Amino acid sequence: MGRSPVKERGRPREFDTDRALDQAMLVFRTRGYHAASISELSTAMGLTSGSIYKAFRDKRNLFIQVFTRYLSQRGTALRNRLAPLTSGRERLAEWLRFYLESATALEGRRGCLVVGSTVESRALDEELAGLARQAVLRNRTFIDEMIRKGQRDGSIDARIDPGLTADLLLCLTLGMRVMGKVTEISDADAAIAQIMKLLD
Amino acid sequence: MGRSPVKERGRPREFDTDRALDQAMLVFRTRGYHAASISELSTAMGLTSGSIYKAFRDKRNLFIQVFTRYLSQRGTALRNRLAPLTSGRERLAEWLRFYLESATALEGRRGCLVVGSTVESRALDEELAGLARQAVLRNRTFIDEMIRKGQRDGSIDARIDPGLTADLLLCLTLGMRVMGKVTEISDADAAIAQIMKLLD
DNA sequence: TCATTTAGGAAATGTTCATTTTCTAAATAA
DNA sequence: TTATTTAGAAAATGAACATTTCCTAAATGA
Repeated sequence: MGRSPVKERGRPREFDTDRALDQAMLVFRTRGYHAASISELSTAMGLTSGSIYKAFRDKRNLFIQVFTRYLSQRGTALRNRLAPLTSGRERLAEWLRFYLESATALEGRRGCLVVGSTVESRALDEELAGLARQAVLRNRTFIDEMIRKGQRDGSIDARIDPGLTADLLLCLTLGMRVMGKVTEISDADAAIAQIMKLLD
Repeated sequence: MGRSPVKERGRPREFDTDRALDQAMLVFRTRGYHAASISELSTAMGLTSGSIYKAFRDKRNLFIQVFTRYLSQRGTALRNRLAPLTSGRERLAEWLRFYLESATALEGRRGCLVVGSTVESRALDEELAGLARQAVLRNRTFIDEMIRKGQRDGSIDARIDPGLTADLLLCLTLGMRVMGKVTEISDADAAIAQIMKLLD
């Protein structure tokens, strides 16, 4: 933990790597991997293309770092939201709210890096496509576990199929991120209430 | 209706335009607009790039024709599936089956042109982005009308909100097409039965 | 027959892209 | 001070891309 205070050799970075990655993230999220050009990334990151290559090796590696950071940021934000909640049902409802909010307004139009990469995965190499695929499958497992937890604590009907229900909820949230690209989703509270019917 | 039997001037086409569009459709569906290169389209369509430009003006125009044809083909297939069914509830269930099947196996991995174009819409010009957006919004209206029909014929609970429910079902199917890019969705019959709980 | 029209395609063109090279700047280590 | 290391960026490079040009082929109309 904590930044290393050890002086590093050579000329020090003039820019903040994490800030640069955050700016690149916006470009990759709104435009996708292929349509995000180095010159576009260069403008957004406030670095010349030469500096990008010196710091991040190439576009592909920059994307991997951005993608990893995206998963990390989203994971942290989600964990913070779910932390105070105890029952499986409450956690599932809050998880839905998290996705509904992400699919709304400016954030919705920016889009999801996982959804974007999954949709264009056939235009990416095996490794990049694998990152997207695994992120989707990890989400499925995460939902499945929330449902099972709810069934154990009695907040979710024991008769529903966790795997199938996880698939449906996963589709729902993936679809929210698609829809958020072009339009708003109606009232979040009402939406959550109705989606929770899937658990009855 | 019917092909015009009038002889056209000049050398006749050696290829079938619709067949060529179908081949181009596969490329645009699997790779997306930006990643689909002319040389890739050229190979798939069995035409040199020069011939593509002579017949379809440019990549953008080819895409518009492919997109229009995609909507037309999907619309026809869906109408045929729904035609024999009378109640709103039955039609909605069959509509879900249609999307579940489209999101499965090879067809699922090929992906949906509407979902793909919507996700990369910020990398397209206004007009192309508008095509994707309107296709999504038309789907929402279509679902909304099926729900209202079901409420009128008594097959769907009159108390549910058609607009909200349409949004949720739309997200579900958009998400299916994303998920279909990387994995299979469990048992269709069980999935439909559970999704229909949203209408209770 | 021959002028006209359109198709097909090889090769050329110009642009945009990702990437590298080259040089200068700014730090540390000795 | 000086050698070494790394950063930053302008300019050069080469590849891939969309698009056009140019020539030949194959049809119709007069």
